[in-house]
Amino acid sequence: MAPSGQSADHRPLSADDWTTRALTLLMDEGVAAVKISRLCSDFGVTKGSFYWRFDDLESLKEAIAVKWCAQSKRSLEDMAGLAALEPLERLRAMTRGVVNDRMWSVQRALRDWARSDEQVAETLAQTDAFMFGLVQQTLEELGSAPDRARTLAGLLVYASIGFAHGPSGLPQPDEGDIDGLMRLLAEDRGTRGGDQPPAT
Amino acid sequence: MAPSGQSADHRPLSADDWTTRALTLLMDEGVAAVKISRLCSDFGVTKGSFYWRFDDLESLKEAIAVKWCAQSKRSLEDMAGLAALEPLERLRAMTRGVVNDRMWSVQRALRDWARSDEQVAETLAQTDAFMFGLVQQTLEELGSAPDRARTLAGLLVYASIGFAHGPSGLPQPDEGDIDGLMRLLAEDRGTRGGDQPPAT
DNA sequence: ACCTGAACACCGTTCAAGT
DNA sequence: ACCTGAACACCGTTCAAGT
Repeated sequence: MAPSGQSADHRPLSADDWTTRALTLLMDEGVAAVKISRLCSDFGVTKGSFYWRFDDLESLKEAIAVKWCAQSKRSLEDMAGLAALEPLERLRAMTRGVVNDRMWSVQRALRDWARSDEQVAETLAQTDAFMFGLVQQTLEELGSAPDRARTLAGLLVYASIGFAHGPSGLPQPDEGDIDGLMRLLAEDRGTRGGDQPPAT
Repeated sequence: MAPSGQSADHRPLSADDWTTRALTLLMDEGVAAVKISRLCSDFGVTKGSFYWRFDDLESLKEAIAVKWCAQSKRSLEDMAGLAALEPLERLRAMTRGVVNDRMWSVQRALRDWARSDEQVAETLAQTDAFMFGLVQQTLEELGSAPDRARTLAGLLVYASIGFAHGPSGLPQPDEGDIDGLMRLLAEDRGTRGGDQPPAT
């Protein structure tokens, strides 16, 4: 039988090998699949092999968090980098990205782990703060006064987190809802400083 | 030594005894404390005793969900029952309730369980829908057009869920932020039907 | 009807021993 | 340096047997 690809030969497994495989499992099969025993059987090694690279499961989770947050930040930067688009379109792109992203399971797992792991918590916190900054800034470009931009951005970011956590009976927003949201944000335009709000 | 209260004598444990104790544990010590072995040692019985009342852990979780959602719905009704207050004050009360409630750990656990348990999911969904309805209705009383009320209510409810899931680097809203939010909602007044929006 | 006791499966963790 | 193998602790689940 031909070698099945993976580690049919026995070159050593790096820490990144473990982390990459774990993240893949997390995305494909959910948090329940992220188990040391599962990883070992995937790689065809025994558990001692895992413990050579990591202190325990927690360390692996921290590594997963770092890897995923880096990826996530990069894709957010890409969206924001579309500075060519006018602010409202950028917001719409981000919203759509949040709504139909299938990365939720990862985000949920990370927030869960963050509650018992300071490292994971901090990694996630940075990503959250980054996103908050992007949204706030975009809203200000849109014409919202700084105060309102801050409140609205908080609302939007928290909503996106909540959205990742509840298929629970709430209406799943469709394109129309996104339009409604954008209209709502757009109307905020002109609330800044001394400008006159257009009366329609 | 005097009998320590609990089940020093051996009257049978009802299903509700198990559920009540489990919910208490969930609130006091978090989801990690909700274990069959822990409950048994608390009650001073063996595991077989648990399996006489429940099929498995899942069944217990479903029972916990039902119990907690009923409680939660009741306290929401109390808030909404303050119809004496004007709508904005009702919203403020709900917001404050959501923000400093220490029932988050319960809510998080339930949403987690809901992902692998249809029963829990449905129980939670009803509670969510109930809350959504309350907020939407209150916003309409406040003067928002139905469309906007729907979008805004969705945003608010999702934000409250997200809020329960992320101490993560986002600014924790203080009284000032709540004021800002209320001002934002209040300005929505008069957007209804053919009315003229007041130009300040 | 309600519970004990002993067994089992599964998973994380440790560690001496191998190459 | 990198991994095996066997052991252990912990937890959920089952089931025959007790009262």
